[in-house]
Amino acid sequence: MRNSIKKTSQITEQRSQGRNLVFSHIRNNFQVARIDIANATGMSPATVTSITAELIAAGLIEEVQREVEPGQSKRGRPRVDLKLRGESHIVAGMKLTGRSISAVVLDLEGKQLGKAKVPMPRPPIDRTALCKLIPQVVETVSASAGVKPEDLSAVGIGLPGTIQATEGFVDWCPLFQEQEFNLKQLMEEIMPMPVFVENDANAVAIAELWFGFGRDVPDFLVVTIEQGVGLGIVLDGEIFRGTQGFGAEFGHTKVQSEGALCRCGQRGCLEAYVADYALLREANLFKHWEEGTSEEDRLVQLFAAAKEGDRMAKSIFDRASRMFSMGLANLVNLFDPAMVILSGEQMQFDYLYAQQVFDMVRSSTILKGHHEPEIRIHKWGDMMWAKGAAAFALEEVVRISLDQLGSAETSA
Amino acid sequence: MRNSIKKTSQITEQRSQGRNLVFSHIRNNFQVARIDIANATGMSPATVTSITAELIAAGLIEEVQREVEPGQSKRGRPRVDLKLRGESHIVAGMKLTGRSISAVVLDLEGKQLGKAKVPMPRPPIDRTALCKLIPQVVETVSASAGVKPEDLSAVGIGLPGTIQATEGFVDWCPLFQEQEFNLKQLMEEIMPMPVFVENDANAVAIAELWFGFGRDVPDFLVVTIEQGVGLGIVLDGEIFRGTQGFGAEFGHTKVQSEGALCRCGQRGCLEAYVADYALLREANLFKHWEEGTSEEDRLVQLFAAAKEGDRMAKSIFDRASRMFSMGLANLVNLFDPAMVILSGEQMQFDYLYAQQVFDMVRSSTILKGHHEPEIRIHKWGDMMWAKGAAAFALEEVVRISLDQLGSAETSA
DNA sequence: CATTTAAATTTGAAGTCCAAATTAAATGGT
DNA sequence: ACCATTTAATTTGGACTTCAAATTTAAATG
Repeated sequence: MRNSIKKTSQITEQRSQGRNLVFSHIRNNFQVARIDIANATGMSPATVTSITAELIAAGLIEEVQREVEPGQSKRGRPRVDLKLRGESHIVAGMKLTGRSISAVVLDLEGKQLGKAKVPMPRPPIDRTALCKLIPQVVETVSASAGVKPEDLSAVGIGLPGTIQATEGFVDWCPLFQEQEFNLKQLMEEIMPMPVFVENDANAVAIAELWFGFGRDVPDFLVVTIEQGVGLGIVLDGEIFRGTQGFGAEFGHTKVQSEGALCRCGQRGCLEAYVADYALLREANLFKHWEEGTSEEDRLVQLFAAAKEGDRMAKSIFDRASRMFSMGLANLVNLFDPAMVILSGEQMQFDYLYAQQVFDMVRSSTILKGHHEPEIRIHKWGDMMWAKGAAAFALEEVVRISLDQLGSAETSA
Repeated sequence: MRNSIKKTSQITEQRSQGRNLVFSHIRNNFQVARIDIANATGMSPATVTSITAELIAAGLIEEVQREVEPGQSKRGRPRVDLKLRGESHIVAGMKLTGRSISAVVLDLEGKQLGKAKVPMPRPPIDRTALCKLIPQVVETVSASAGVKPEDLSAVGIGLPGTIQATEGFVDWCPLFQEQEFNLKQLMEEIMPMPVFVENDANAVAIAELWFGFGRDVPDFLVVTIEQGVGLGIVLDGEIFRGTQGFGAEFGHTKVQSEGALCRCGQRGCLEAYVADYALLREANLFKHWEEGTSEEDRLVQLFAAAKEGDRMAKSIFDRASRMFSMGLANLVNLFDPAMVILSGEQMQFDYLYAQQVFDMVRSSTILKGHHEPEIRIHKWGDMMWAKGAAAFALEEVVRISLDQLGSAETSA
């Protein structure tokens, strides 16, 4: 009945690519029959049968009966759809910011099984604190999902800063006291499951690829704006991290020679014009805040003022959106992406997601055979960042699963 | 004695990759023994034997006796080196500018067999003129190399502008009257050999990869400065043209919001600060040229003035180099390249290749795990651009040869 | 209920890679 | 001179893969 799985040990690169291709095709299409996979990927039906049998045996995918509207059914053997098997892996993902840690539990299909948000101690925090805090968050969010931490296939952590994701190494993170240490290793010593660490914007890009607008498109850019400016570059279905692993520093591309001072110490960085601190820095020149107003509230007030026509406030946002357009146009000129996704949780400050910005980008990019990039806005809701981290964890878990597939086979 | 070549017809992707890997390893190392190829690529010696036998049978490579200094010789069967077989393909490459067409004939090993330089009619020129001009240049340069045009395996053409290299389609080129036409097709109708068309900066990047500083490095950026600013991005040994084929528009990345007017119609483009026309545009404000002074001579005078301390002239170059640094820093921040090559023919105006520029780039890039990009200057001499076009032609010819390898076999 | 249609699987052939065995071609020691 | 030793290259044989073609499976149709 089923293709007998051989106890192989020697997997070829070719087979590995095939598995990845089939898996991601199923993921991107929710449900799809083997014959469609064959047609879409160019593989022969025989090969698709063989690979899907492996994936089913590994528990990563499962067959589902296709829904057929009455009267729509055709002759011939009916197609049997395949879909990801959600239960096969559940992971937690969390995002660290200076204010809080948000976390979710997702299954392989992207279903959110639980979430949590806990306050973050004021940065910079040290390793000891991290070692208490992160396991605690894992506990909490697992509980909210009704699972035990041991049931998690992995934990993903999203961070601002420069991260070597393959190593789990933190080169620099604004939240931490110490720098240059292996966070993955540290966490795996005190927790039972694999831990994966990634830059927060890259993690969101992976979430777009797995569960967002990137499902249909293999190449796109994801830009995130929050306290800083983040960029994730997806080329051919994979995160591009620069040729040495430290690229995509969009927030620190220069938009002004000898420009505004950035917290990185350089001048003229995009971040120094559009990040929260950059806006407030200028607002402080003319705005008087009530004692104890939070940064977030100040921003809200500033934005409200601009909307009401306050010229000083408006000028701040105008400049920010001009600079943002410029940075975005440079990305478009260099990467010629088919799609740019502006991803955010709430995007309450919509000056950066306005028609005006898109128009500026369009007028600042070279005509490209008449195809302009599609700029899409993706409002994820409050758990975007945590979902990104979880998506990264899923990707790593699946990557490892697929690679190990033939080496030690469980009976079906 | 020799591995018998099967008359196959069904070549796998895997084999094709293997061939490419072996071929480029031989090319990058001039001469190398099979065992070294196996060690360097991770392939088994058996596979290397098999692939190199194919390449030898196809005439692309050949065995050479290794030079052994007396006394240096070791025990064991001596290694037999392999190298590219120059005679197997000779190609012509030409570069079109508004002033002239320069052309070379190269063999597969990169040896220059001939060269020519002919005047270009004043742009814009039309298709009819092209159809006369280009075959004429091919004739001339072939003659200079002592070969007939029919002996050329291909002709490569390098152009400024936006080109779809895979199609040979010119989307936009400042030299031509008509736009959006298939130059490759047009030329192949009137000439007997395959024609390949590529953006000039990309072509130079391929020349760096095949015969220049890129031999040892699979990922690097090539920046060219001439009348405009060009960029070639090499990722993993291949030109990155953007996800839709129109990326790498470095000259039109923005370095100033609402900045100087560029000939592309936009404002603030890098080109509008560093290209020849941009420098002269400002110089015209205070410099009085003799009647009939050529653009090139004006530039020489301007540069001399700056060197002598003329404040106005100096200010022009200062700004240009500041803007150039900024653009370069943005590339470094986005791509994190291990190497940036500044390629030029003469580089007489060395303000853009100065320590000052490198320092600015360094201070405008995010710390990257302590590894900064190596910035190298490559002074090619007068045929750089034409060699680039020829290198592109070689790459295409070899790509096609390797792909077709098993499908129709000639007897050894 | 036989026929038709279409999906999925099985079969068999051809291609590929690699470990291991074999062959080739030198040096070194006696 | 001759044989052991060393190293490179090739050949052999086994394990995998992919795919075309044949076969099986599972429906709709008349």
